[in-house]
Amino acid sequence: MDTKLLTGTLEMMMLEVLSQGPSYGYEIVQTVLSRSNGQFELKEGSLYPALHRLERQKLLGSDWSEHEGRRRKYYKLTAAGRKALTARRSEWQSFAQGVNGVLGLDYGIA
Amino acid sequence: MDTKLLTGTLEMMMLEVLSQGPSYGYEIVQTVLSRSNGQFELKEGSLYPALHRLERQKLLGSDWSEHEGRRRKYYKLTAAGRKALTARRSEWQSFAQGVNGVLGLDYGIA
DNA sequence: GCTCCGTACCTGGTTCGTCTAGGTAATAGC
DNA sequence: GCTATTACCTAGACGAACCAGGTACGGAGC
Repeated sequence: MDTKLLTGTLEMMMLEVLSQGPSYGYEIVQTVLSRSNGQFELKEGSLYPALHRLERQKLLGSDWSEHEGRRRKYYKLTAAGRKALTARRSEWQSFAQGVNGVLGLDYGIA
Repeated sequence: MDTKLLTGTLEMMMLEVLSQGPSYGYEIVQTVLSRSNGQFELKEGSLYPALHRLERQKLLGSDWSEHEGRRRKYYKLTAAGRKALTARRSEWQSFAQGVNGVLGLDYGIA
């Protein structure tokens, strides 16, 4: 698929996954992959910088933990993160509606 | 709106507009603006480079013409452009479906 | 002991699409 | 003469996603 389309939706999808409970990088990749029916395979070079970005913006908090000898960094949504997710979901929906409008695919939604 | 989301959809929308008849830069902007309900205001710095890109890829052809003292460069879809549009539309639809899947918005479509 | 795979993290540098901000030029209205 | 609108163009900045590389541990196979 054209990875350009992903621009701007990766963070939203990551926030969404984390809205359903704390998780860590490697697991977020699996979750997004399965929830998109194998379509979106987040690359580490996109994922980790994005996690750090979101943490810097205080949308995520993190804790290191240990599991069977491997360290994991668990991220969870902050209150601000939850608000941001709501905003981005509605942005996405109106964006998709706009694109569909241009494409003449106005069926439903509204 | 978050302009990041537009990445990768601008060309598709431009191809779409041109699939309904030849047009020129300035008019394409108006068309997209109105068809997206005032949501997408293509910037010249994105539009013209994209037009040139698409022409280089032979997806568009162009002709200069004169109208009330102002010159216009009319673009029209080539056969390859028409094929590309079809491909991009279906890419977009499966992309949007994937995002909605991650967001838990699977209603309909499938 | 060694290799390979899977798990789990990180990052420097590249790529490339979009935007900002600047330019040219003609018409029309004040 | 000035400004707004139409109409085109482009150099450079910006930033998200990616590639390619690194570190490290556990377990399986030989």
